Amino acid sequence: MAMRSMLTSSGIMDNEADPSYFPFNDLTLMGSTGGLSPYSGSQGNMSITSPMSTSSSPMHITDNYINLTNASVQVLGEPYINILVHPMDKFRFRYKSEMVGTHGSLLGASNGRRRNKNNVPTVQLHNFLDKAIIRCTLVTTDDEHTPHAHRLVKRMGTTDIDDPHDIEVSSANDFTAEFHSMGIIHTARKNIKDEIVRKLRAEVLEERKRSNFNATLSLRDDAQIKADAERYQKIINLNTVTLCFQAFIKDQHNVMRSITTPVYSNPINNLKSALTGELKICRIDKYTSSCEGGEEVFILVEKVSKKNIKIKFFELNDDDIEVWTDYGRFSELDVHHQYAMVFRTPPYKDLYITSPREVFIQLERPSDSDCSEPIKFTYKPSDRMIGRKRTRVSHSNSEELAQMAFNLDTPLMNTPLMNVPSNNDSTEISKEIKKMLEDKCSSSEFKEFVDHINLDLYENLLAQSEENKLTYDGAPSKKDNEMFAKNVIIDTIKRIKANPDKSKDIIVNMLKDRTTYGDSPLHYALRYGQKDVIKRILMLMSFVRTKSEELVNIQNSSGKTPLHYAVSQEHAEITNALLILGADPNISDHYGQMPLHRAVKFPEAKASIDVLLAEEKINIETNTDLGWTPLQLAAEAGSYYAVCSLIKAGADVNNTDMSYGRTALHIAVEGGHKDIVELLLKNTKIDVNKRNFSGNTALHTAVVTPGMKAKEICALLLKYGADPYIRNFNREPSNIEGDQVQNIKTEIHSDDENMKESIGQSSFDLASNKPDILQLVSNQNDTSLGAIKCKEENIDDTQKVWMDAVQEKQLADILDETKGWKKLARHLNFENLFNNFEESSSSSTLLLLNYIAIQTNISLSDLQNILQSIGEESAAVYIGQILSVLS
DNA sequence: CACCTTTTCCC
DNA sequence: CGGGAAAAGGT
Repeated sequence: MAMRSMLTSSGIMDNEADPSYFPFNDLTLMGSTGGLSPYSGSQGNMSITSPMSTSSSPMHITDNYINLTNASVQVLGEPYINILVHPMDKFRFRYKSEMVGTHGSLLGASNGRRRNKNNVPTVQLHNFLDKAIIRCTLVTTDDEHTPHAHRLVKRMGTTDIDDPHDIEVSSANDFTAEFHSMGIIHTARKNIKDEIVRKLRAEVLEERKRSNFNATLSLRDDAQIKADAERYQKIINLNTVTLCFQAFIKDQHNVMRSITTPVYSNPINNLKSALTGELKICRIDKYTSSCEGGEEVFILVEKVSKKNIKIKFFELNDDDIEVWTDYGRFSELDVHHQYAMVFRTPPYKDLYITSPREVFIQLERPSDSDCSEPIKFTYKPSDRMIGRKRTRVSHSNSEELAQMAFNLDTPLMNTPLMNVPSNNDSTEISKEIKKMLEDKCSSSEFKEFVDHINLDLYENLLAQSEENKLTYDGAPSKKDNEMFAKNVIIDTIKRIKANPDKSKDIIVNMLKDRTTYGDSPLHYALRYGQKDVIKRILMLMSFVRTKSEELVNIQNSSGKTPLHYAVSQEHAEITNALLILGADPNISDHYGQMPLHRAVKFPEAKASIDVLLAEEKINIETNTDLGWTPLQLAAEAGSYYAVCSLIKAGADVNNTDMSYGRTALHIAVEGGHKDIVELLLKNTKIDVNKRNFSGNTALHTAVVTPGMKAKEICALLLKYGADPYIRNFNREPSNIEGDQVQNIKTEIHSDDENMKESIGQSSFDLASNKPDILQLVSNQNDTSLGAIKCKEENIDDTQKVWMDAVQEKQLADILDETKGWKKLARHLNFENLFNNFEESSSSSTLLLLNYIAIQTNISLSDLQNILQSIGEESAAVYIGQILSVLS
């Protein structure tokens, strides 16, 4: 729309007070139809060549002003009109039947600075001294600016007066015309032609009167008008109009003569239409996401067009300046019937945030860059990031000293735990834990551990760490600071020392302590990656083996057990230890996530996954509350290793997610995880053509997935038998182009042969605007079995461009000679059908070609490509010739 | 008949 | 008024 207004003279004149500017050069380029000449060359080309369009041609106007305002022009220059206030860009067009009572009138655009009470479309005439008339009419928004079929009416008392609306200007009103209380009447479709005829008649009559004030319309004029009206009604866009302003003076016969070129307002769009209507997010199923993004969000929206809509995420700083922008991830298949969409959140710019960040989401329509009102959205710190961030920040002296404090005691505990663990280190830990658990923590060892811990040094550190204490989610409390778990251990040991007889009770009670988020000490140590503390807790637990099961399965306030946190970290031995202590791998958190669901998302959790999967009782097909199995989540996260492990463990690859019926294959395709796609196709019995709830196969998804890998993934799918002819359940006419002046009614696209006869979109349809993928889909398919079975539905499609008999014969000769027809048959998997052709009469190729022509969807260029690929050079060249003749 | 769009109606 | 929705029309 922006571009459009640049093209009109009004766009240029707007707010320009430069009187030396004359739009005449533009006018010559733009054609002279303006709002006034109905005849604009029957081809719809530049109308200056039309003999009939003279009313506002540059020549004509020049004549006018020389005759009429000669003197003043010498001094002032050409008269011109300048738009002071444009009309509002959105307005409800009302049907005639709705025009009872009063409805809002067309106001001026809410111009930033001038906040006028009576803000209405306003224009001013310049370089003219006498009184004149400024006329306002309704015209189309396209370059021709022909009279619009809708009516621009002005309410006078109880009656509506049609355009043109004339306002007299003079020095008395500063040559300014304000157009008040106008409305736009939406002409019913059946009346459109009549309305256009009526307007054209009035115009042409006026035009005729300029040369002869007694003139009437000739038969020829009438015929021409009817023809034009016929043409206009086909291309008219009923949802956008433009105001046309032009200045006139009346001659001695009361005939209007123009003194300026017409100028055009910005377009006015119908507020009730889908194409130009208001963008709005009506409802959203959740307004938060982890800062990592990738979370599915459902929104209900006012009518959108799936090919012309984006979901923008942005953040403003304190000065309302946009500091971050990204877009929701979705394909056109995720837009449901123009009223709802499902997308994935983009990752936030900072994955290490420790407090929530407020951002905004809004709908954005690329065609006119219009946007909905933004709504708030919150990015939350990532669960998995907590530990890391902490670890990094807390690499302070006190941390290391704290380590030493612990390291002074038993020889078992002397590894530098907070360092990045080397292999040695981790086997060391593993051994320790194993030993610890196997020995069931012999009481002597336990006693030694309790006796030798260096509490004094540790307590000093406590005070010290107060200063650089880290806050968690902005709400530090005694139980929520980083020392929580350590404090519990210290307290426990102190109490045991004081009361050795009750050590088991003390341990059980102390390890049940919780933070305000419901974390037990073990949760806490795990979440903060305090490995040394973890070990100590495990040790304490192993000492109370009978109660350990209860302790190790404590759920925090989001329902997570320590195992949930253990599995996302790389120390599988901790996971193992928890399981030995009786952790139940099947406990779900409040989102229905079991530890396995969580683990599959973390690249560093590979070993833990295998440990989990080794558990006999683990259930690997459980759905989360969102209806996803671990395998599907792994596919979503792109965790190749996890997918592998799950498949080995017997996960059902054809299981589908409950919310959309996707298999892991759909999901991997959606995420662009080519490695996983290949793994699934190659090594499992996954159904490549399984359809989700919308009827989409993985190939449908692949075709509409943005990004470089999409093509390769399509190729893979096709290679493994994906059928591009399968249609989804989409029933919409998918041809609403995002382009500005498109009117649905005028769409007579017939280049989409597949489209018309049956319902739903095939992968071809979806690929129609992606040439490379389309080609891939077409070529590949013809080589696959899929090609045969789909033919039935296309048999009635006889429009197929094919060779004529002579050409067919020639091609057959070529292929008969080289025996290339055999290769072709084999390539198309038609071998069985043609096995005994050789014996049969005439040309085998001819039969084959006939079969291809009638029974398949293979086009000439497809055939050319196939021949090329099987090395039938000369045959391919021959088809190339046919094709070039055809085009 | 099912499903859209357009037009009319109503609060 | 602005918004919603039923009725009428079209495929």
